[in-house]
Amino acid sequence: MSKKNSREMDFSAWYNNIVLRAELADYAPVKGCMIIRPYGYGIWENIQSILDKMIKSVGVKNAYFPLFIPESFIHKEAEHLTGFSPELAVVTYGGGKELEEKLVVRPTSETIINAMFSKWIQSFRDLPLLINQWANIVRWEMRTRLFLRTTEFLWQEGHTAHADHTEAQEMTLRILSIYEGFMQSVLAIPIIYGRKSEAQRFPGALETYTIEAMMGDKKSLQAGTSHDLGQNFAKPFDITYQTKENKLEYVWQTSWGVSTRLIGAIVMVHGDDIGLVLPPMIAPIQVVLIPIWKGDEKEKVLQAIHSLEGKFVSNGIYANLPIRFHTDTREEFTPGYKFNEWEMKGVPLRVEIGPRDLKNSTVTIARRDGGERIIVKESKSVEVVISTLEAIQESLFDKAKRFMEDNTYVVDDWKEFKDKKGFILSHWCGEAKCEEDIQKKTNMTIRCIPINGNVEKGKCIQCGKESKMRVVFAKAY
RNA sequence: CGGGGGGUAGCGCAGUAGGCAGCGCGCUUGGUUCGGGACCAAGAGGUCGCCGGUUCAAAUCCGGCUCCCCCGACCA
Repeated sequence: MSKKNSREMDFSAWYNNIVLRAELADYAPVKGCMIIRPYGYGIWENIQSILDKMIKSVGVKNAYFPLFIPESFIHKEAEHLTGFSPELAVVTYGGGKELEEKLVVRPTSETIINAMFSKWIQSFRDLPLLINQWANIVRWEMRTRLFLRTTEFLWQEGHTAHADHTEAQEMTLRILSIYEGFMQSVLAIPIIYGRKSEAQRFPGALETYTIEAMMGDKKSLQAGTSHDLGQNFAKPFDITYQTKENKLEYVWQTSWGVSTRLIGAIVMVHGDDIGLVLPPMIAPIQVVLIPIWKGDEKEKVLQAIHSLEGKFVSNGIYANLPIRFHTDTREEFTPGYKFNEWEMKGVPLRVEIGPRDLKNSTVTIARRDGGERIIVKESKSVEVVISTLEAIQESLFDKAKRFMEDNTYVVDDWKEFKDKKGFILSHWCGEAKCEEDIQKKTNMTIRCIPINGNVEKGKCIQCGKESKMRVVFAKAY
């Protein structure tokens, strides 16, 4: 990778370069849109399969709702309408005729799902109703970036309805903690979580909770949100149920989601100047096998490779799944070329087998993170591969966590506040005006307000008025 | 929408006193190589973003348009 595109020199160019070169994605012919290529989509499929199980584990079921939403649905909730209006794509023609009612391409599905909830929910016995869908959505953004913000993107959106507010609030937080667990144990990305300020709240929500992760350039990325919708949608969509006591009540709702943006986060948190670094749990290829031979050694080497493949198939279980390995038998490239290519693509482990290994009954194992290379007995190879994958997963998280902690500061002085990069813990009086002024002056926003924030008296970093707790400020994507 | 950069072979780029469209990588064929991005030989590949103007002659000069990328505001 050329120097001008190094992580240090130009983070943004570095990021784009990796996404394109590792073949995660490509620019689409349509402005602001992207093609997710097989390698990038493979990461998404792994995210989906793991997160989907986690979501289902709390009783949520998958369903699918239409891409098109009648325009009138969007108009039913006032804040939702004003929040999303500027970024809607609207279909006005269909089948060659102007439509009687315009159709909005979903920017999120609260409205159309709630229209159905209203029909499906009659009794307290129908509650809670817990639905998730994996879908694509469209938001007409001014400025786009591969994976981080595109006109169309993929996500999961959960929508639930409950009999009372407490239960809905619990659901909101339960999902938040699922997201936290997923980020940390699967993507190896440490996060902080908390409430959003009113200004950053989801349009139509009572409360928005967020998980925020620190990227390699110390900016924050909102990695997922979970909303307590209260009865804000239940009322306009008339979602009522009969209680045991035969009274009619509105339901209490939540919605929550994470998107393909997470792939961008993986790149920006773990990647380096060599290229992508993938946490083993979501890597489409966890181990790449590279045969090395000269002249007539080919056959013997391939034999050894096949025998190793057999061992992976029969004994190679990592994270409760068969190890995903790939053997690179291309003859048109030298081993050195292959080493570089697979490192750029972020494959966690490389196993080399060459004449030297054959002679000693060994294999050579190289780690993508840190580049350490060890020689192990062939008989131990599968078990070492498994334990090394585990070690890499853990080490990536530790490294990212250290980075986040090293760039988190408690700040009470304006000059320091203005100059520091990272997560800044400072006092805020709670006024939207101060939040706005701070953003104008420093480009930083309130990323989150700690949920059980330690009550600590202090003075607002902007206006100096009394403050009850510190909040997290940062520049954000 | 404001500011900056760009559109020439698949990719990355060079190419102004206007005068036959180039380089590196990649690609095809054959051969030799193969433990950190191999080498030799022979090939294929371009309406120079679009429209118009100036000129004997335009990638190059002039006018207009368009698309893309980056930085900001909006936002996941």
